[in-house]
Amino acid sequence: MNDSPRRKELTRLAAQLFVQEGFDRTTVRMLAQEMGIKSGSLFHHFRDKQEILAAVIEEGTQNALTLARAALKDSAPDPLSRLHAMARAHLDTLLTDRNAHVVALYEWRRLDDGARDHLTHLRDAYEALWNEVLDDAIAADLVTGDRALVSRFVLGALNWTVRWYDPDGPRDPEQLAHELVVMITRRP
Amino acid sequence: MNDSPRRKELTRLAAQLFVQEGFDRTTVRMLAQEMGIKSGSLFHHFRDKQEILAAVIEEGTQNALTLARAALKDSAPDPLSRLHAMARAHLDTLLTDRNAHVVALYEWRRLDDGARDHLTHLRDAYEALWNEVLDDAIAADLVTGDRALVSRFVLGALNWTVRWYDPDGPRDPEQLAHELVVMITRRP
DNA sequence: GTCTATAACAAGATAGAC
DNA sequence: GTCTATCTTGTTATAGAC
Repeated sequence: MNDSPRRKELTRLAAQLFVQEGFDRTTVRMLAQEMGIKSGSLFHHFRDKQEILAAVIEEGTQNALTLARAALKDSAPDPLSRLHAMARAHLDTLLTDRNAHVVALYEWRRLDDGARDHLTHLRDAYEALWNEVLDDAIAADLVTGDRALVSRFVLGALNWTVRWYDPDGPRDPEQLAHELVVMITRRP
Repeated sequence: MNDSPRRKELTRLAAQLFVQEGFDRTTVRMLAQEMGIKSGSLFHHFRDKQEILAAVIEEGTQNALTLARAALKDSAPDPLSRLHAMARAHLDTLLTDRNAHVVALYEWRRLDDGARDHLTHLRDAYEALWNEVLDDAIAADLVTGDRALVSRFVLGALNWTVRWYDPDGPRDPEQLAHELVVMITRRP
């Protein structure tokens, strides 16, 4: 539909509920209440519930991509620093304000075919960034294994943190990123 | 409820649907159809839909525990072999017949409080097995890092395979287990 | 143990007034 | 842009016959 600031705000609130309850269990009435409007009014901003999901996932993936690019730009150029920067950025989008990127990862398969086609290139761009960094790490003999698999294992380990991470616990995303890097890199 | 062989068979079919569609999107009518009965008849075997989920998850976790114990029993006693055996067993329960264990991992939070309390000890027993094996691997200087985190990262990497694994692809669970172990162990 | 029939309710979505 | 009111459909679960 459109791209108003109001819609942006509603998308943000939807992301929060989708993470808390899951997409399927989040009703349009719950969404409306969280937004302080009635359920009928929601459909002025979004054609249907699917479109809300697509908006959240687009936002989440775009966010992750932007943050990752920024992190690489600020990072030292050596493969270890870049690997750490990527892991840190990924965890920040997942754990810091537990929102749209989590939905992008965990509710991807709830997208209908059209939306999935439209968003796949975004996700691919994000994964391409990871592949680049991991290729360099493997070439530098910092990490061992087949890139295609290493990439999936590493992202799996990071994505799963959503399930157990406690924001009041002893470690912050930065430390988790460090620990993951320690686990998969060969000591110099 | 009871524990008839019929119920066991129905549980197996339910697991399949829960993996394919997700618990929330699987209706009792779909379950009944898959089982070749009408939806009303389902409630002769299970009190409600929740109880089906609990049965599937109990089955899946128990399976994983049994298989892991068997794998450790058959394994060579060195830490590397045991680590590989655990990873292999875990992936077998997740990828080989894509069923109850996947549901246990991915639909755990859909359990109601009572069922969760009842099943937590099973899950803890399974994780205790992992912790033992990882403690040994870390003590042998095979893997580097804090056990609590290593355990979560490794299980995350393994659990996420469900999302991308292609049974017709070039690698089987055994090879994936090998690649994961290669990635996280220090070369001798 | 399974069937038919249906109760009881919750869901997504629409229409038209304001 | 939001409201009220409502339509339509789908959902879990129950009751009683077979």
